Amino acid sequence: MAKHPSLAAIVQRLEDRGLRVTAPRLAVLAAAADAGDQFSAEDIEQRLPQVGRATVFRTLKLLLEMDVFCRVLRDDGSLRYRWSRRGHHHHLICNDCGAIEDFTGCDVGGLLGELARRTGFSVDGHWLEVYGRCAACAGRTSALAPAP
Amino acid sequence: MAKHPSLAAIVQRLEDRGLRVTAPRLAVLAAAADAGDQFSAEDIEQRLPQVGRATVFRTLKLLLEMDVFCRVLRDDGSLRYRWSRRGHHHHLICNDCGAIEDFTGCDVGGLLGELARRTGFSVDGHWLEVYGRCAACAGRTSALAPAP
DNA sequence: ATTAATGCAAATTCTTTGCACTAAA
DNA sequence: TTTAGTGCAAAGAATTTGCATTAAT
Repeated sequence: MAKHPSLAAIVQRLEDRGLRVTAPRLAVLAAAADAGDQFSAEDIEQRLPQVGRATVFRTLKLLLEMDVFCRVLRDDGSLRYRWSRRGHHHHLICNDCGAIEDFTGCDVGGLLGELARRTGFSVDGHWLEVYGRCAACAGRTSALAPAP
Repeated sequence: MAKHPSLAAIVQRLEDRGLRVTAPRLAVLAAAADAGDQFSAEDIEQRLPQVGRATVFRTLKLLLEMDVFCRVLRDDGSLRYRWSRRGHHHHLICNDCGAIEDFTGCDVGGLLGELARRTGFSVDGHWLEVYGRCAACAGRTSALAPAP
């Protein structure tokens, strides 16, 4: 699976919405592609001194609404941006190195049904982030840590 | 179940930590009790003009660390405070009226085990928020909405 | 040509910091 | 007393807004 969708596909979606394909928008997409796995508004801003701060924020918000990006909630409560795999998915976040793995095999359905039944809530959606340490980090730490 | 723990219990926990039981701390607790189900730092601030802004933030952070409060992530990405039922739990949030219901019967265990096996992540924790409409709001809207 | 989109700078909002002062133990 | 805790005001961050200008169609 590609790390993020083709530019052409995103351009198409902009046009479908009647939005213009402008230089700053393309620049933000390029900067995001370059910024690595996850990024903050500031990461984009710094890569694009030629683009105004307001435009960066406006564009990020737009691309978020278009589900080109999604948001990741980190353990410390801060939110970052990330290319979205689109549709319902969740993140498995390494608290050590920051690596993120997506997953879709989200088996919360049963739980949600049960909840709905018990509480009378009509459940629309949910947000699930999972934290831990990726294989590499888990291995590294346990190898180095002296016995207590 | 009480909506929030007794003041005495919280005072005890402050003392156990070697922290002082000060007037502003008691005031923040009282304001939080008064503020309704969930609240922002600003809600507390406004109720306590006599208490400095910095103290409000410092106290909220302290009570968060003590697990007297927890944080709720709303659908729009904003975070609010709430009395914590302590220990592992999740929130079922009404996007209409803002009502929140706690739940603990968190059946994500199986999913997490499966994830760990598949990805090699060592899973430490997770954050799950569920969004929807509470019984009252769901009923109200469907009754009022005209057929499309 | 039209008007959506931009850049800038100022304004907001939210939170933290430095430091002299206050009050809890 | 002692020093943790406070209030204030100022500093910082992160984001938004108003508006004249620019550029995509």
